[in-house]
Formats: sequence, structure tokens, C-alpha cells
Amino acid sequence: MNIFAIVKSRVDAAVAELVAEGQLPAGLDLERVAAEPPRDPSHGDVTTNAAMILAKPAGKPPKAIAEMLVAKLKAAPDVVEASIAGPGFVNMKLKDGIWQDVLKDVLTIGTAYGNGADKKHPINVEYVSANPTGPMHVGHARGAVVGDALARLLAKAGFAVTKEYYINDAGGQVDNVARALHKRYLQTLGRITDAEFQAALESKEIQYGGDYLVPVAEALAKRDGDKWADASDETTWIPPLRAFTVEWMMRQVKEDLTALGVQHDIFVSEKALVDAGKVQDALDYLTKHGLTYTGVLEPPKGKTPEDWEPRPQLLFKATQFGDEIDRPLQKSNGSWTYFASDIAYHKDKVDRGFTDLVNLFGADHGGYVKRLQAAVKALTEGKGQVDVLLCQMVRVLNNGEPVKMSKRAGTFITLRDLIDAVGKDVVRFIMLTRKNDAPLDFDYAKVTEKSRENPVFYVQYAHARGRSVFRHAPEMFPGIDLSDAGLAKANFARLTDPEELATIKMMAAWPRMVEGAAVAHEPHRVAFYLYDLASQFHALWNKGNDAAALRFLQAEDKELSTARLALVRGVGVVIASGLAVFGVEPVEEMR
RNA sequence: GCGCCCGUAGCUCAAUUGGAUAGAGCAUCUGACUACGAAUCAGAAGGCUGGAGGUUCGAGUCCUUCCGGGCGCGCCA
Repeated sequence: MNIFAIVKSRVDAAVAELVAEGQLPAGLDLERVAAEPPRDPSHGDVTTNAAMILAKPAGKPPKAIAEMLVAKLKAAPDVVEASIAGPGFVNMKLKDGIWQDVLKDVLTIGTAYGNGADKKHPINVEYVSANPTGPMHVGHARGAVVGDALARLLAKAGFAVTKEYYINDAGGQVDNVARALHKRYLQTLGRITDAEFQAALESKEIQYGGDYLVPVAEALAKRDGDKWADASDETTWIPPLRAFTVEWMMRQVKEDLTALGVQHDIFVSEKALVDAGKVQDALDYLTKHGLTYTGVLEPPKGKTPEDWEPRPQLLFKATQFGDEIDRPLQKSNGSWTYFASDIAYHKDKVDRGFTDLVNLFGADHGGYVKRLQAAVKALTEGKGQVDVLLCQMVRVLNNGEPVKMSKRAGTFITLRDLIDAVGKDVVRFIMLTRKNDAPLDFDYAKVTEKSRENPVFYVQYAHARGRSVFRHAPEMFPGIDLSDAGLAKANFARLTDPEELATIKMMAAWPRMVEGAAVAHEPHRVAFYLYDLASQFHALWNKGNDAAALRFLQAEDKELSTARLALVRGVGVVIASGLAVFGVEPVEEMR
């Protein structure tokens, strides 16, 4: 039950009545009319902007419409008060029973509270998609967590979500790793010295110098002996070494993701798409629709590469779909660009029935967004869309001091380092405390601190505090039924304190929060909501410290105590429901 | 030079997607524990939302233009 949806229907009904009475013209668009919580709670429980939205199409001043609405809404069920405020808002106060019913709902439904109606509308969320060239680092962690939380959020809101990982196992980068692995392999076999390895790295003959390839090389040597040591022609050993390292890296990636609590439904291999001829198929499709041609691009403005020379290439008419320039599909040596195989991949998604796509990229891929959106539009004849969420940098700090990272020196912070240092739940929560397109500071010291400054702790503490009441309750009331079903039978009419009702009102906002955050693709909103709910609960708790009559447990009044325990439990359920979106476990105690 | 993202209290960030008097935390100041967990709470103070125009009942939010920061800019993925 979504209170605001109910009130919206009451408003719609009131408008319909006014239309029937001839007070308002027929055919009004109610799309933009909203019933929402007012920003300031003193304005009431629910507010609607209907009068202001309808003023222009109805040809009447907002206040006149508002007056008519007030008359109708005052008579509506559950509304105890309706009044005009400001430029034409209609504020309503609902009877306490409505809120008491919300709490009963929460206890009955459990953590499924807030779930949206089943929309059956498929959405594909592609995230992580880290190249299988090395361990996952902090940057990947953010994309992984945000993508995973968004997928869970969309699922909770009622969408049919597919979580997908694209393995870039076909391009030049994996060949480069294979070359680096080969050098490590020769080193392992004693065919070259450590100094020779370093020299190869410094001369840029190989690009990956990290230690993480050593165990891979050892495993390769163990499996194949010196089979690849003497082959002078790299084309004989690149494919097997590439396959070996991709498999190894993907196993590591999956282990890391599992440790982070991230699980994908599908892994799609770029190489498999290429081998199956899907790139050619996709380009045939575009060509058939007249969207490719062979042409010569202008040199890039401002920073022209030194070796620039105009060359004819196969291009995609991205400019027809809003991109700045047409984009190359084929390199001068005749092989496909990454973009070409990405088009094939997205055609594959479309062919699987998805027109609503979400991709999570690192911020350094910002320049790629428009061409991808152009491609998806072209592939779906304008019906499909891809929303690209760019995740900004994560700055890793320790007590405010930046932790230095260098990929070359091999001192970058891996995802595994983070999880080992603070635990997966903390990593997940903190990664979700900022909008994806804002930079994020991750401070080792701060995120494990036990204070209001640390949102993970603050929310978890609220939950643990609630649980502690439940540990005390049986001492005061032996045999009390503390199950959700038992608490759902409490006499909720006993919950009349403004602070108690305010707490329930915040719980009532949860379904609306889920829907809004899901549609906007903004899982971080849930973090702020949980923080606010926790804050409300801590405030309620301390009311009891100040006035003993407001404590949850009242020895002489079991009925009231039970109703308040139901309230405490309700807060716990909503917190658990929110944490589930983040893939975080609520804690029972924090000692 | 062009494109994308960003600019809100001293600091770190919100703002129900165009709503009413722009809200939290930290830092500063003042209060609340022989406790259902004070790891918390209540209060004070702090603002020309980077500047200037525009759109309308109404702008932190949308448009234009400056200023300042981040990222990117053929055959890397």
C-alpha cells in the first residue's frame, strides 16, 4: 500500500467530479499532478500541486481550483483536513488510522514492503565488465556496487532485471597480456633473467609488469612445460596464452565479485561474438539501413596526433543520432574497432528482447557515451535506449591522507584489499553514499569509525538498538509473542505520540522512495533515506530517555508496549528492506 | 579548440526531479546518562545556491553566456 498513490487517486477522483459538474473542462492531462509529502511536515501529511498544474489548461486561477478541490477532498475518505497554502498547494492531513495501518502492513509484508507492482518490463544492466587483464581495483568496485545495487533496486521496483558482464577478451589488450605472460613464463623457466624481464618492460616491449602474472606463468609452466618457450612466431602461442590468462583472470574476477556479494546472471564473451560472426552481422544490419559508408575523418581538434594522416575507413553515421562525428568501425589494417564489436554486443542484447539498457562505465569513458547511444538507437529504430552511468573516481584516503596509487609500480589498491580491510558491507554501503557522477572519498579510518559521521555505522546502530529492545522485552513480559505475525495484531491505535507517528510516516515514504530511485537510476538515494530513518529512530529513542512515559517498554501497560514494539520492529524491517537493496546484512548487535 | 560531468554553510554533502521559509553531518558554542545501548539525542550559530541574463504562477534544478574545476577527444579497450 502506497499512501501517496492512494491520495493521488483521491485527487484524480475529485478532479473527475469537478469535470462532471462542469466546473472544469474535460480532457485535462493529470500526468504532472502529484501527491507527495510536503517538504516541511508542518504543512501536513500529503500535498498536491493539482490546482497549479491545471490552472492554465482549465483557464482558471490556481486558487479558485484549489478551493473547489479542498471542498471535495475534505469529504474524501481518510482525509481529516484540507487547506490551501502558498500559490495553490492543497495540503491534507490524514487520520492517524491510516498511518497505523501502514505499520500493520509493514509487519505483515516484511522486507518485501516497498516492492513495486510487477511491471514485467525487462531491463538489462551491464556493469563491471573489467578487462580480464589484471586484478580488480577500487574503481571497478564502485561500478560493481552501484550496478549491483541498481539492479536490486530495479528488481524491487518490479522490473525484470538481467545483470550482465561483458568480457573484453578479443581486443589488443588481451594480446598484450598474453605477451607479458609469455615473458613471465620465460622468466619462470629460467630462459631469461629478471633484468631481461625488466628491460622488456622498460622498452615497452611488454606493457604489464605486475607481479600478479607470476603465479599465472607458473601455472602455465606446470601445465605445458616448455612447450611455448622456443616458438619464435608469436601467432602460435598468443591464442593459447591469451585463453589461459583470460580464464585465470575471469576466475579471479568472479571470486572477487563473490566476495563483494555481486552476482551476474550472464557473462558475454566478446571473442565468442566475434567468432560467431556477430560483428559482421551487426554491420550488415547497419549497412542494410544505409548507416555505414567509407570515408575520411577530420583530424581531432586541438590535439592532433603526430602521426596523423587521413585514411579512408568504414564509418558509422553516428551524427544521424546526435553524435558529433561519424565513428570508425574498421581499423586501417582491416580489423574491427572495439566500437564495432560493441555494436554487435548491443545488437545481441536487443535481439534478446531488451530495449531498456543501463551501462555502468568509468568516468574515463565519458567520450564514448554518445556513440553508444547512437548505435542503440540505430539498432532499435529509435525505440530502444541506453542510459550510461559514469562512475567518478574513488579517492582512497587514510585519516584524510591520500593513499598513493601507481599502476606502474604495482601499488594500486585492489578490490580484495578493500574488502579485507573493512569488510564487504562497509565497502558496499560507502560506495553508495554518493551520486555515481560525483567523486567519492573512501577513507579507511572514517568508514570503520563508530560515529554519526559514518553512515554505515549509524544505520546499523539504529537496527541493533531496536533488536536490543526485543532482547529485553521477554524479561518484562514473559511469554510475549514477538513474531511479526504476533506484533501485527497489536492495538496500533495506542501509537499517538507525534514522534511515533512521524516515524511511521517516514516508513510510509519507503515505497515511493523505491519507485523514484529506481526510475531515476539513483540507488544512492536509498542511503540518504536510511540515514534519515535511522536519525528519526534515534530521536524517538532519546525521547524515552528524556521522558520515561515515552519508553518503548512500559511494565504496567502491556498493550502499549506491544504496540511500540511493533513500531520498533517496523523500523527494523524497513531498514533491513533498504539494506537488502544494497546487499548489506542488518546487524543484531554491535558490541 | 570541441564534447561530457561538476560548482550549494568554513569543510564533506542533501534538496521528493520545476514547488512553499534551500536541509543534514563535521568543526564551534550550550544542554541531556545510577541507561529499553549517551557509539546517541536536544538546541544555537552558520547562505546573494560561482557571476550575469532569460523561460513561468514558481528556478539550486530548465535555456543562453561568462568564470572556475574534473574527464575525454582517429586505427586503446
